[in-house]
Amino acid sequence: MLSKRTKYGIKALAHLARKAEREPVQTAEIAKCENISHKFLENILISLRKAGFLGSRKGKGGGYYLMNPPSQIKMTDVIRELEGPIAMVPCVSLNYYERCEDCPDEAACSVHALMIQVRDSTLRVLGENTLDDIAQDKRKINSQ
Amino acid sequence: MLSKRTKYGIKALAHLARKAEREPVQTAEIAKCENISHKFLENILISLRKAGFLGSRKGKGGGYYLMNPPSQIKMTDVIRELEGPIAMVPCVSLNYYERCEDCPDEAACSVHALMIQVRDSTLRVLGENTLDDIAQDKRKINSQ
DNA sequence: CTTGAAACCTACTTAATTGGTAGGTTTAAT
DNA sequence: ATTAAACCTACCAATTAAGTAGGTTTCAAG
Repeated sequence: MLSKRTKYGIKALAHLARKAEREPVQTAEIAKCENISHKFLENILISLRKAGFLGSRKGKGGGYYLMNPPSQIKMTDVIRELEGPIAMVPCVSLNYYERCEDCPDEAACSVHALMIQVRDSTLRVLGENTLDDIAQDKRKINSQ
Repeated sequence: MLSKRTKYGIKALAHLARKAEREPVQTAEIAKCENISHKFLENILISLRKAGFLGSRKGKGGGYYLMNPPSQIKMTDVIRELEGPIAMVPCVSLNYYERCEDCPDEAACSVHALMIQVRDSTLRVLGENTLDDIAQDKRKINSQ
């Protein structure tokens, strides 16, 4: 399960991606539009800034802005930063690998092989999608 | 992340699948071979019995056995029973759907569309794999 | 018909994580 | 100087995960 933290973080990034101008956007605006607790969102955006996804400006008229074009931001990177490992089991994680104490032989583990397949298929989806892809509202709002 | 409960449950099922004979196997044996806490495993196997995956015999010589051939047990079913939803977000779950309170319009949600793709690719992998597939040790142990 | 081995059941515990909130400080534009 | 914003530290309540404890019931074998 995705944490709310991750979900909110993605929504906030998508919100910023939808703004053509690279003017800073206030957390208050994002929080209101996306129905996120203001304080909780602040905390998330600070992480995203520290991770290099966002820049910020303090003081009046300040806010957050994307450091890179949305088409260059892969969802794998975003999710790894916000949520941690993408793999469902640490012993198949590429970026957060950890051995299972209960497992004497990974190569012989029934769970291991299955979870590698799951990981790879998930990585493919998340690697193919950029922030630009998901920020677009695919529905034709004005034509319905 | 898969819970240990789910991981242990799968390992136990795989252990049973590897036994050609349909004789009951004791939790003590499974716990020892798979390095799982005996009491914790008992609790997991009771769930799997109640869910219809396992049968049991009480008393001396008792134990657990598979109710169906391993090739007919899909990993989607096993994981849904042990772990719950496969989707990363309740609003894209087929079997455990729940609306997000923060989201006024699912169809317009940036997270929603992405998570449908992830769900579908995961379902494909888990639906293609049966207990029989994962129970096999693919490595050629005797030939190395 | 007693003994032992097994499943089965109920309740508890301990630690970590999640999803926040509270209350401030610092920075910068006007 | 005022005000609006980011930023920081600390706390908190509820939930979940991963067990443990201590039994009861059932069944086979001697």
